[in-house]
Amino acid sequence: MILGLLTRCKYVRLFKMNKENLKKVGLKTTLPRLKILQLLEDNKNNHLSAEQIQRTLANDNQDIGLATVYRVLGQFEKAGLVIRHKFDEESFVYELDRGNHHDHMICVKCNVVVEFVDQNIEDRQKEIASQHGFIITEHKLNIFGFCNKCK
Amino acid sequence: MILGLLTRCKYVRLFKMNKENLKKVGLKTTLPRLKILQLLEDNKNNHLSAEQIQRTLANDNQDIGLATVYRVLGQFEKAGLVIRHKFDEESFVYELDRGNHHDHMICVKCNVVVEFVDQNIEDRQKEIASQHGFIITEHKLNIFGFCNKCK
DNA sequence: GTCCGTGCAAAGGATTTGCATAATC
DNA sequence: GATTATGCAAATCCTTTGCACGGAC
Repeated sequence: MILGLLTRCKYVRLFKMNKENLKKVGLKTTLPRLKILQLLEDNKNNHLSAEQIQRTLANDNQDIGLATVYRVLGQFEKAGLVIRHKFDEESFVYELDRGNHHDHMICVKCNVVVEFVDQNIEDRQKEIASQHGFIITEHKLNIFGFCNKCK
Repeated sequence: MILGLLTRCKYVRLFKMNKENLKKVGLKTTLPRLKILQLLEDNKNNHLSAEQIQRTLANDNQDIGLATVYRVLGQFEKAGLVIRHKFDEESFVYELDRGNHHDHMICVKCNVVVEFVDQNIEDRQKEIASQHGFIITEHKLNIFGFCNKCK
């Protein structure tokens, strides 16, 4: 009961927040946008593809056209709400942009994603870049392997 | 004259080597394969896409179908002769596999690619992986930015 | 009521594949 | 001569786009 209440409270708050977030970036409050945003919040550890998002929402009785999913994700990316990655060579995956840069370690079997930051690695990259006269705009470090469960 | 002779010698040697390399991996010696292999040797610092390879060879009066370029590159990759990368989200680029692992720094303007290895970074990755119980199978570190000339 | 969002179907671009012809060994 | 390569066109996959309708403000 209490848990249910807390959970409900949490979602009411989340819903309001998301509504405001959308307004802030100039996007109208629509069900597809709210649902996709919420799904990304709930899946902090999974990086989802457009198709996964569509399927998941369909299972939750929210049928949203794939084109809409792509469009919404594109708008979110432009607005700085989400980040788009391409880990494998299949399709893009999306995660909420919480403003904290990090790199990724991906299980090649179950696709679980671990985020990490290592100041040492960050610093070495800057040194290497400056040695070659490069000005870094971005970097991507992806480690692939077998996670604890899959190895 | 002497230079011409040396150059010719170099190519004769290269040609023989490539012929043997192809035989070694069970591929027949054909002009498309030899030309593509040679082009990749000559472009040690550029990572070429299938289309660039086709265009370059066409300019050299070697018209090869794009499908063949893709097929040959695929066979080369399977045979361990080349490595395939996806730096931007446009198309794959290919480089000869010389067996020396390295990471890449790519100019976002002129697309020049600098290869580098940093033992420090390599070591930190292993530590991070083991902290999370991961067994690394592969990693990709790409640094993007402006090179010395383009900045 | 205006403007923006959605769904559907069609287009798009890079890569792959099927099939008949042509080359290698 | 048998087997493997090639070229062309068609197919494929994920993603984007055009257009008519419906919903937000």
